[in-house]
Amino acid sequence: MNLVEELRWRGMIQDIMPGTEDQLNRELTTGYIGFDPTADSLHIGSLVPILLLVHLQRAGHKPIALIGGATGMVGDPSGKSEERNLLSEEVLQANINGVRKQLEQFLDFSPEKNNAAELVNNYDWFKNIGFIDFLRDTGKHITVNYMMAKESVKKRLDGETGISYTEFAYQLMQGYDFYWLYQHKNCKLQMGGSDQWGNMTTGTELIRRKVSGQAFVFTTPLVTKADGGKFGKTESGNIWLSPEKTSPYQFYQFWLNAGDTDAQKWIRLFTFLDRSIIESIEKAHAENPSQRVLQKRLAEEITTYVHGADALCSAQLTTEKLFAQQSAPAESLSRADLLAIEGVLTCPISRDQLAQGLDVVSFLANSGVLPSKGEARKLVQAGGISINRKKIDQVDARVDTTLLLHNEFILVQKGKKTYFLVQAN
RNA sequence: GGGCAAGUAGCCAAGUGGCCAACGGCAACAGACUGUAAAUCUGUCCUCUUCGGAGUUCGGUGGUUCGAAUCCAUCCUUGCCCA
Repeated sequence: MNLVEELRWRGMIQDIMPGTEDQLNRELTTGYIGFDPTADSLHIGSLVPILLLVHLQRAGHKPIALIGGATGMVGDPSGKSEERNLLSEEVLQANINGVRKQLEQFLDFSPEKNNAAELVNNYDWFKNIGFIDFLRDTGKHITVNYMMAKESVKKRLDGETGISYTEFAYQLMQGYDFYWLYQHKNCKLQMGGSDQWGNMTTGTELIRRKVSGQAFVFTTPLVTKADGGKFGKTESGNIWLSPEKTSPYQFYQFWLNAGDTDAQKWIRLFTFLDRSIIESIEKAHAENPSQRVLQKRLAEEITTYVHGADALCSAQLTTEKLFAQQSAPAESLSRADLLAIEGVLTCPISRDQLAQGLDVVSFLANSGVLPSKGEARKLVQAGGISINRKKIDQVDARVDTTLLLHNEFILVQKGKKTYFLVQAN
């Protein structure tokens, strides 16, 4: 199976320019993907493009990860219904550093390889280009008519927010990136999300018009959830790749909680398992869905890939403690068990308060498990709070030191899936 | 610079003097059912609350009125048309 066939069955190809497959089969091809430094960490939405680069490298081609230090200063209109806020230079710099560190984790940069990955920042070539030069050397080759026909631009033109000249020019910058890489790195391929198609083809067009070169692009479908919700978002926000922002336990839980149809799609998209293995997992899952083999394997693979085997191990251990023996009384958890619970939010409460005893509502608010008493009361009334695995049904239930497990912890559950460990100190 | 239209909670979107903390939909959270799934049903969904209420909202500011998201003035932002 060649690379394109492989990516196709994984569901990673949405649109592909004719000839791309031949190009990839013909020679070692350099391909790139751009990453926006909009935050100091990438989130799981960026995982697909990252994996695309990894697949490219595994197939023997050369991947380039481009960080949009320059384009990030301008803002891409694609997929946005409104004008973007510009980031300050400091924030941008911090973000670039964060993103760079993460990309380095996934790609192989060993210089001895002939297809070693490379990391570039488009600021490096844009910083020396003057406005007039850009207009004369680049702007001249692309008509406004062509630019306006792009979906991302058209949407804004037809919409009621308009588009600034700045964002309108974005596609030219991205196009220029491709041209620059084509000229300096012999890069003939650009990949990206389906919303980038327009920007990407501006690049091939520029290459064709300026130097009569031929370059290729293909896009991946946007990752969605079967129920139409946004992928990669939970109550507490995005699922990040950085363990400081999303603990490996939370990361593992995110994948474990995937619905069946999503899990089926995602296991192809996010793991490197071969077709036959995936199909056998699916078969096992269909035979006995309650085992959740599909979700478990998915979560296992990705957590290991992103956070490593040790992190997976402790995430699984924590999961085991919290979920597998759900019917066991909380008292059966040993002190070591509780200490080993990692990645679950720990909230402090003063021992004095507990010694005096207080009502659940105050307890939840004071320890910081919930932001306010009102919210705590509502959740308790709705039956959404359990303490030490026992559901609290009375708003005025007392909490005191007798509930402490091993004289130190109280295990609080919000709903079925969200745990907090309250520690007396 | 002139004319017209619009700006409502995380998003979409009603409301056009009191019954408005503001219909409805989406998203989100919790409950029941389950498999830590989906679908479905139920509750919550501006903030705080001693659950009786209290406080702050409808682009900004000032005004009219007993009373304004709703009327007036002015400013800001955006779109469309004209110059």
